[in-house]
Amino acid sequence: MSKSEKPARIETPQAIRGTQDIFGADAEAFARVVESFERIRRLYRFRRVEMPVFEKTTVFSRSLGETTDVVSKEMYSFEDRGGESLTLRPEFTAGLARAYITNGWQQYAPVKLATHGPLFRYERPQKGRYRQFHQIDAEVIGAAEPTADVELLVMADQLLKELGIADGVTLQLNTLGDGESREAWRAALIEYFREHKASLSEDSQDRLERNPLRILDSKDPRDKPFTVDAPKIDDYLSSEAQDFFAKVTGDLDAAGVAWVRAPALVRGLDYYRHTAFEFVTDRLGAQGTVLGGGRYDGLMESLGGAPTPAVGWAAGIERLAMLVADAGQVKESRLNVAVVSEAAGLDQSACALGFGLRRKGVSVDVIASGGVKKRFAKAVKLNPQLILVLDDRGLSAGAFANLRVKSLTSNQSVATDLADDILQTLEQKFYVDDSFTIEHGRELQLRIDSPAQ
RNA sequence: GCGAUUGUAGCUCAGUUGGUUAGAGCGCCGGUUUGUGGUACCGGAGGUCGAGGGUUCGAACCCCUUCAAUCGCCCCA
Repeated sequence: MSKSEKPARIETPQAIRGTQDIFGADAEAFARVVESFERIRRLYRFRRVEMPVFEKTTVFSRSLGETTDVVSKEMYSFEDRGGESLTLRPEFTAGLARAYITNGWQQYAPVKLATHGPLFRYERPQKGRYRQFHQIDAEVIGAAEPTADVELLVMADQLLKELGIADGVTLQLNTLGDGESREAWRAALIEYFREHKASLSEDSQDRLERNPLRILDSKDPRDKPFTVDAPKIDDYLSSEAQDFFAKVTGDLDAAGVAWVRAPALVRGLDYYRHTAFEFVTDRLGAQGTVLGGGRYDGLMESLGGAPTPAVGWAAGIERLAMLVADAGQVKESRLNVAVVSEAAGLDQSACALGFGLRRKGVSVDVIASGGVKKRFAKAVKLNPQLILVLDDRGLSAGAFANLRVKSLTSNQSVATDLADDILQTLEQKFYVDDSFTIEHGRELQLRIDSPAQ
């Protein structure tokens, strides 16, 4: 190739907008959220479900409502090679409901289900809002009693507390009433807002036809004066719906879960009834909802199933992980041992020592490449509890290597626990004459006579 | 889908009014020093200034388009 001819430039494909590559401490925070959820859902005896990432488009369009933003403009839908319209799941609940019907899970009812994984919505990305995002999800299907709502809420409360992020997060609670209450309230809201339509914001004028409940939580100052005097759900609740909500709030109080009534709290999706709730923080800007859900007694019928009461919630793992990271709750775990080879001929032995220690459950990084004199400094930067240095300086005849041990931890018991593992491993790998101990603040030298076979 | 801000080395950022071969710190690689070691010093690699087009004798800088991130709206977990 001549100098004037440049090789064709190979362009690196960009990551898809709204997707993330999560690494290091952020990935640890993410894993921490999932691990805590997995632990707690077992305590509450929720059964693990693995779900397909895509479904027939009708699973979502029928259950969420054709007019919702999620269905009308945010779904990743495509035709497969057979001409079927499929959609990457934008939420868990609809797919779980479909699975409940098609797999005959009625036989387990009431069944408590938990899952987590990626979801997809074509939205404008922002902090805490991605096109591929991840949720943990818990549902109780086939339980009509308010105790199911309460169990889910107490479980969510426990999760947030165990993640160490409950401070500054409040549980906002509302009821949408049963189907009849909800419809009556909705009709009253439309009638009320229609009288003031000209004074409402453009967004709310649009919402009036599509989703009038949403006007209630509008942030536009032009809407505020009217939302204050808008019809209240409490005036439209049937006595059954009132009793239901009273039982939920009473049981929450008994369980010691703090909540506030949020009469303007509504759900975006059509299938919700009765209890609606959000755990909200002011620490994530516009994406303040950290966990949300409610009761969806109408959903199963929209998918052709028998009427089936159900409640559930979902929480954004990224949002929880951000709060966990901000609270300084998660660090990558500290390295136990760094093994440093300070002679090229000992690199293999250093690796062998490392492998042996790892088989004993000790975390190890081996440094056996690069400039010999800079390896110790590299080891220090890894911040291990112990550094093991192998070198061959000043060896007497027949000797194989020197081993030096330096403790970087102030916790002596950690070091001595590790010493047992190290000694055992050394005895497997090398002939060692004297037993040794590791003492804090002191380095020990050990002569190794020859490698074991 | 709408509005605003930002985009320069692996990372964090300088870069004057448009003017030589685009810089620093950290990180990375190598060397010297130190020698029970984490220091200091020296050197090196690494950039089509997000991308494409335009204006100009000359563009990281001005204009247009586009991509992306961030903040808000919308929506939602």
